[in-house]
Amino acid sequence: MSSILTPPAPRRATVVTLSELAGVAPSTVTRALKGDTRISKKTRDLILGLAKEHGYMPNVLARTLSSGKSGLYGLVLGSAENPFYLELLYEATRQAEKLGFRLLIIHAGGGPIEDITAQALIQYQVDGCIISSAILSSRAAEICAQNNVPLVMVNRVALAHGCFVTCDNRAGGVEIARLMIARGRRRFGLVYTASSSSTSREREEGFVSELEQAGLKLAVRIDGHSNYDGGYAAGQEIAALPAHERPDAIFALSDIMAMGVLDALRLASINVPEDIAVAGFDGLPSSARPIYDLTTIQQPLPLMIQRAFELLQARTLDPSLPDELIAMRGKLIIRGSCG
Amino acid sequence: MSSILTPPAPRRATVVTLSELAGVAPSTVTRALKGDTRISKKTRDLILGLAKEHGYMPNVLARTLSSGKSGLYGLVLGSAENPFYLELLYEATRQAEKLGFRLLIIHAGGGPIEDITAQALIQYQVDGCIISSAILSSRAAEICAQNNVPLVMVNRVALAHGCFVTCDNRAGGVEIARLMIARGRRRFGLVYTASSSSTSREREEGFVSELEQAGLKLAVRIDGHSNYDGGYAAGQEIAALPAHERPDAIFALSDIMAMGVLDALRLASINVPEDIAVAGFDGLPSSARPIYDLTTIQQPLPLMIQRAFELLQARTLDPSLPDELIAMRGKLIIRGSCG
DNA sequence: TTGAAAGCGTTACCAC
DNA sequence: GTGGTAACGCTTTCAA
Repeated sequence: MSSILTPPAPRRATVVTLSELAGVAPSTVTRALKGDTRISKKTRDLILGLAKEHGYMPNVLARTLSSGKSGLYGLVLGSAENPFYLELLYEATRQAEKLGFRLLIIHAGGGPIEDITAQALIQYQVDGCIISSAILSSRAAEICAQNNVPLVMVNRVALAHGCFVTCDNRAGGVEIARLMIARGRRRFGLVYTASSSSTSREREEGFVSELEQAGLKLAVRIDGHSNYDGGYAAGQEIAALPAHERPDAIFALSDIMAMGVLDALRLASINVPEDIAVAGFDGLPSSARPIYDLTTIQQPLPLMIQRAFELLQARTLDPSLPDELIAMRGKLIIRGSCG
Repeated sequence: MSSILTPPAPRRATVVTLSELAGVAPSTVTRALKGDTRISKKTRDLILGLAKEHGYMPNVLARTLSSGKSGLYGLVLGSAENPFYLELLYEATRQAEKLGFRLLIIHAGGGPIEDITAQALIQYQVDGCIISSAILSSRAAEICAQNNVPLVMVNRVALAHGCFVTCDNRAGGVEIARLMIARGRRRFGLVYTASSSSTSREREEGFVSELEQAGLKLAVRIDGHSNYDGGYAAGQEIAALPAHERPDAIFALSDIMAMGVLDALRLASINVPEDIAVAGFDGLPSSARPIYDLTTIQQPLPLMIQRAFELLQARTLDPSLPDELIAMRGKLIIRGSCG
């Protein structure tokens, strides 16, 4: 029996414990701990000393119960197949750490956000939630709205309820088209995503409309399923085309698909960029690898996350704030894959 | 003023609310909700009905306060540069979802776990924590021990305090060596990690000891920094070697480094596996890409996570349980990169 | 089968 | 400056 061998785990220090030790009221302890100026330096030092001595750590959950704010933000991540979400996770974690709050993983994966997921948001009293992908059912959105849980979609456009911050996807598509046209490309292939997210639709629109401006149009359009394998298959399909039907430029709507395309072309001994130029979208770190050297539009992820948190925090303080829709221009990164 | 335009947000249903509605005591509601058999079917149905009608959702935090169990597990992730942690995150999320608890991101990235991080574990009353990387300072470990927060390292060996579950790294190293020797390779290169994690040290030991058994030894040993770029640089270095000094087999201690090696070799027009065989370790999904077709040892990640949760849960119930150290055999996956 | 009441650790509000 | 006390929402005895 551990109760015999080890002394009964010394009860954790609490506000009450400390107040007794210091001979003051619990409320005084609270105030001293949070640096309330109205407390005399003497008592404050006393309390701070005791707190340190006894290794006091506030119980955030209890605080939440009485104050309403949990310091917890929910995070919904898209499919593991796209490294973009990895970047997002790490960036969000980094920023949350700095801002002093925590991230609760609500869902990760391709599937839709089910009611049960939305419920977790409520049950854990999160102060807000960043949704980077997945479809929020309108019922789930409703639940959040009803419970005043502010939502912000990153890299997605909003439903009925919620803010969003995205890259200016349309403008990105336009830039890629312009670049390719300027480099003398004339036959265009697009590797898109059928499970149409707003994001990829906008990228395509920008691209295609710019082509049309120049009196050009798509020669090929293949579903790349938003992952490497899909991109790879698309690349194979393109490589298998008779040379005169083959595009001389391919725009893959996300970097991960572009990498698949590049690898498929390489294995088919098609030269990039000589035979075919390739561009992606997202600006994944891996797109910079020499083997890919991929031209792409880099999303300003750090800033996007920062805005997301700002939106969330503001709405935590004042729930009546209207939804805000922020789009920021991505940065065209020209690398070897476009010649 | 939203207070004029919109009706004051209808207060969330709570146990008390429901009890008043049903004309019973709060405790009865609690019991009915959790399916206590001693409650009459009639009252239970009544309460369940009301709960549904009013969209009742328990406040998990309040529950934690009174019951002690939060249903929250902390997660510490290693560097974003190794996709292995991505896999781990998604697998852990999937399983947590099934088991009905939530993951709190405690830290993500290469750095050490600072005290403040350990504090978060305590403050949020997590029921336990999965640490997949990073160094836990002994002070941090102490904090956890003192507060009865069970710890389990996945893919790391434990410090003073905590369980661990890993792949049998040593055995994996042995298997790779055996395979390469059997395939007639005689000059061996190793791409290791200097910031020596126990994990990679064991893999190396297994590999080297098996070589020695066969009277062979390492010809080259290069630090690959546990990431793609490091592996790539190592590959370049190897490619730059005069042909007679070049190894004919390379074991990279992790898949991500192996991919870097492969790309560097390919860009240097060195043929794999004809000129050089390459093997990795981890079994990342991307190692299966045709362009890599990498021979590797696949870690049984799902099972590892499952055990991790089991260890954690058991220790939540009975903190006096001794630390357990679990190692499981990885699976050799032979692909084209080894001939 | 149900009720009453005492916590859980913190904060907030109102006194003094 | 500080104290007292009532919440916060839920669970858990102990009674009935």
